[in-house]
Amino acid sequence: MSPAGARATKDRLLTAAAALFAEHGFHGTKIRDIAARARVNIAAGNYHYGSKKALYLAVLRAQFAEIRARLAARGATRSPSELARLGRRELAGLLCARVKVMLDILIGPPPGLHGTLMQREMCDPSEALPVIVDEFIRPVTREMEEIVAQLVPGLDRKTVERCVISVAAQAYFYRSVMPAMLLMLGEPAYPPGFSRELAEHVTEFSLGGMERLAPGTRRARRTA
Amino acid sequence: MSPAGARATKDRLLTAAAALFAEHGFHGTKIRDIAARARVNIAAGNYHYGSKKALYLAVLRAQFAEIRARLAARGATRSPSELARLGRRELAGLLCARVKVMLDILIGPPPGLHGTLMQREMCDPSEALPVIVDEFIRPVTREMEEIVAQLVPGLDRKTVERCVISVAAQAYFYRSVMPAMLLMLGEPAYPPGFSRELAEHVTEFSLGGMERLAPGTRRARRTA
DNA sequence: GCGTGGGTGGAACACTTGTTTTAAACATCC
DNA sequence: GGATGTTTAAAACAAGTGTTCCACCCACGC
Repeated sequence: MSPAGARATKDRLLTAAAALFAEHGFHGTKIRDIAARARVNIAAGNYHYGSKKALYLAVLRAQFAEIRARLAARGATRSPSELARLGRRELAGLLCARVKVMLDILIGPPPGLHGTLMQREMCDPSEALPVIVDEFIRPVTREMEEIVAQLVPGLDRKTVERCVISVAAQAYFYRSVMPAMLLMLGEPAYPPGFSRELAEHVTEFSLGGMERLAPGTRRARRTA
Repeated sequence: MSPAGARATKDRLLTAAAALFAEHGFHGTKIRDIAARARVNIAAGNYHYGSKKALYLAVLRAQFAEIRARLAARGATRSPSELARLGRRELAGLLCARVKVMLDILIGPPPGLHGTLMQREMCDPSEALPVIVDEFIRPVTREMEEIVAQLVPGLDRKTVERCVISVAAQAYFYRSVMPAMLLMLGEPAYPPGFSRELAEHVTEFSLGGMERLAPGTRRARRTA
C-alpha cells in the first residue's frame, strides 16, 4: 500500500484505540473492537505496534504530546520576565484563563480523552504514567507555580506548590467525579457555559485562599 | 456446614473481594484470586452471591454502609441547632476536623478501600454508583453545606454547593492522583502526619476562598 | 442410626481474547 | 518486472476466566 494509505491505517488504528481505551480502559478494550472501529484487520494492531500494550503506550504518548502542544498554543503561557511586568489584575485574569483552558479540556463539551486517560492511569498506573507526569503535569504545574508566586508574593515554595494543587484539584474534580455529579444534578451532561462559570468560581475561590495564606494576613497561622 | 461456618465463608469472601476489587478493579480481579485469598472454593463466590457482578455490588454496598457508620461515629456531625450556637472559630475547627477525617480515610495510612472503590466507580460507573451517591456523597455533602452556610452567612445556595465541592475536591485530589504525586515527590508513600498538614492547608485555603465569595467582600463579582 | 439438605471441593465446560500463522492481493520503489 | 513492505482475510492457537456440574461431606431432624 502507499505510504499515505499506510499512515492512514496506522493513524486510524491510533485514533480508534484512543477513543476505545478512554471509554473502556485498557482491559475493557478488545483488539477486535479497535480493529472494527478503525476498519482494519484484526492483525493490523499487532503488525504496526507489536502488541496491545505497545499500542496503548503509543496512544498515551500521542495524546499527551498533542495536548502539550495545544496548551502551549492557547495555554496563556508567559515567560517569567513577562509575568514580572503584569499587575495583580492581569495575573488574576491569566489564572482564570488557565483554569478555563483546563476545564475546557477536561469537561468539554465534549470531554477530552486526556482527562479520561489520565484518570485511568491513576487507577491503574502503567509505564505510561511517567510520560503523563513529564509531558503534562510537570510543565503545567511549573507554569502555574510561577503565576501563583507572582500573584501572591512572599509565599514559601511549599505553600505555592500546595496552592497550585488546590487550584488544579478543583478543575480535575469536575471531570473525575463527573458521573456522580451528573447523577446528583439529574442531568445527562454539564450545561453549556459551565466551564466558564466554574472557571470564575474556582479563580475567585482560589484567589481568596491564596491571599489568606499570604504572610501578613490575619489568622494566617502557619504550621511547623 | 453450620450456619456459622457458612456465614464465615460468605464474609471472608466479601472482605477478600473488597480488597482485590479495590486493588485491581472489577475486570482485573479474578474469581480464582478472590477464592484463594478467602481460602474458599472457586465455586463459593457464585454459590453465595450468584455472579461476579453481584459479588461486586455486595462489596460496594457493604463498604459504603460501613463508612457511613464510621463517619457518623467520628465524623464530627452536628445538628443544625448545635451548629447555630457555634462561633466562627469553632465552625472553622469543625471544618478542619471534617477535612482531616476525609483525608484520613482517603490517603491513610493505610489508604482506605472506599476511596479506591469510589474512584473506580467514577471510571466505570455501574449499578453501584447510585448506592455510593446516596450512602456517602449526599449525606457528607449535606452536612458540609450546613457548616459552610453557617460559617459564611449570606452565600446563596449555589455558591455554598460549589464551595463544598471546592473543599472536597482538594481532599479527593490527593487520593485520586496519588500515583502521579508520589512519582513527582520521589517517595513511595505520603509522609507521616501528611493528612494533618493537608487538612490545615485545605481548611485555611478554603476559608479564604469562601470569605472572598461572601457578599460584601471586595471584588466578589458575582456571575449571572 | 440414617437419610437429607445445605454447603463444599475439584474438575470440566464454554466462552473470550491476545496473538500468530498462512496465504494472497496490492502499491510503491529500484 | 521484480523486490519490498503493507494490508486483508480466515483460521487457529494458547492462555485465561466466569460459570456450571456432580460427587461428597457433615450437621441436623426423624
